[in-house]
Amino acid sequence: MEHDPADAIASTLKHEREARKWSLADLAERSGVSKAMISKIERREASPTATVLGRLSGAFGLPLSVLIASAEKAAERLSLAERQPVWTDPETGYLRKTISPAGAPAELIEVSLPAGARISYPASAFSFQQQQIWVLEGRLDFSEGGVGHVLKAGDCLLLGPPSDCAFSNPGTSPARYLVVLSRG
Amino acid sequence: MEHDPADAIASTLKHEREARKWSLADLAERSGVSKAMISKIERREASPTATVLGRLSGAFGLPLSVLIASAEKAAERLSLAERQPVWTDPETGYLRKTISPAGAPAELIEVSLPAGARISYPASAFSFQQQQIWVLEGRLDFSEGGVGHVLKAGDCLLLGPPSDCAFSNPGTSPARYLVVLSRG
DNA sequence: TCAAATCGTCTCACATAGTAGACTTGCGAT
DNA sequence: ATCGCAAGTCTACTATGTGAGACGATTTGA
Repeated sequence: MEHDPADAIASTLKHEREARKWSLADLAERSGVSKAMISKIERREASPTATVLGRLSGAFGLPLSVLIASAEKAAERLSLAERQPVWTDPETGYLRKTISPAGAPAELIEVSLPAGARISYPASAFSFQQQQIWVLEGRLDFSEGGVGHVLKAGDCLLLGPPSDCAFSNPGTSPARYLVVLSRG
Repeated sequence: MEHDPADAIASTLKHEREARKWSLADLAERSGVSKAMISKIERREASPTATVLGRLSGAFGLPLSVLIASAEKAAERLSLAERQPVWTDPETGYLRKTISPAGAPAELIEVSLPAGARISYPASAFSFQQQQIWVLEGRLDFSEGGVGHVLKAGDCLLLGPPSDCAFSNPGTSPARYLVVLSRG
């Protein structure tokens, strides 16, 4: 159901270490993390804390975000439908499924919004990203910084510059739509 | 001396949560992480594991790498000389200082290579990055996939496509040079 | 062939990450 | 007031991440 980053980090860590031809002891000395711990992380027997991840990425000369990003890219490129992580908002019944494998440059997200439900996002949630909404089924009211749009199945909307916005489903059956997220 | 990512994560976590107007209990329910723990992380009293970071970023609908990257961007934009993290290779005496604040689009790194020292990198360490070397002091022999270059103070070299490469200092005094890293 | 070094894993002691639930504070509402 | 509720912190406990060093396996080297 959900994706533990410790798995992807394990293989990336091992890969980066071996690419440099460093032994566990080498990396331990360079990073200040014990070799026992590094061994456990590589074998997925422990989930490292942010602090040790910081030390490890420092030894590689990589910002932590880059290490994590390459871990996400190194993960499977095929995302099987039945394994795509689904997330539910316990209050509204909003349902979100992550279609794309982790690390994709454009991220596909399938959303199902129950009849009558409404969900809103602050502008800050969209910083540095561009998104399009393509309605698959049902109807969707979308408001963006006060301006409203009414979308039906097949319609596709490109979101403008970041502003507070909200989705709501005015119909009597769930609305399904695809969100395409590009970051940059 | 060194930068614990837990600090930057703390403020970013709080920022993302409050931007969505979620209480600790809200985020706890959505992420499956206890509110006590979220509180500790936000107050820098704990360094979260990769596993809980994965759950938290999932609740925000963000890939973990994006969450970490925004944490790095949210950190100080001024990097004081005396606080720049220095890293030493215990074997060769190689010295690396991270000049740029974390999250900069181009990263400045000052390196000091002791007389006679040699350091090499596999091609894989350079994937998805472009780099330039500018010699500040001393002399530097650089070999890139078999091709050699001899650099003196003031010279600047743009590295080509990823290939195994090595730095060595043929002189009798340390070589100092600046590495400019751009990722994309 | 045997010693010495190296590598990854394992053991154990300890610190700390993580949880459930009680507690404190602050804010309306009537 | 004072009740009720919600938000964040604290307490007590458990699970697990982390480090120092031992161990067996493999390699190196004379």
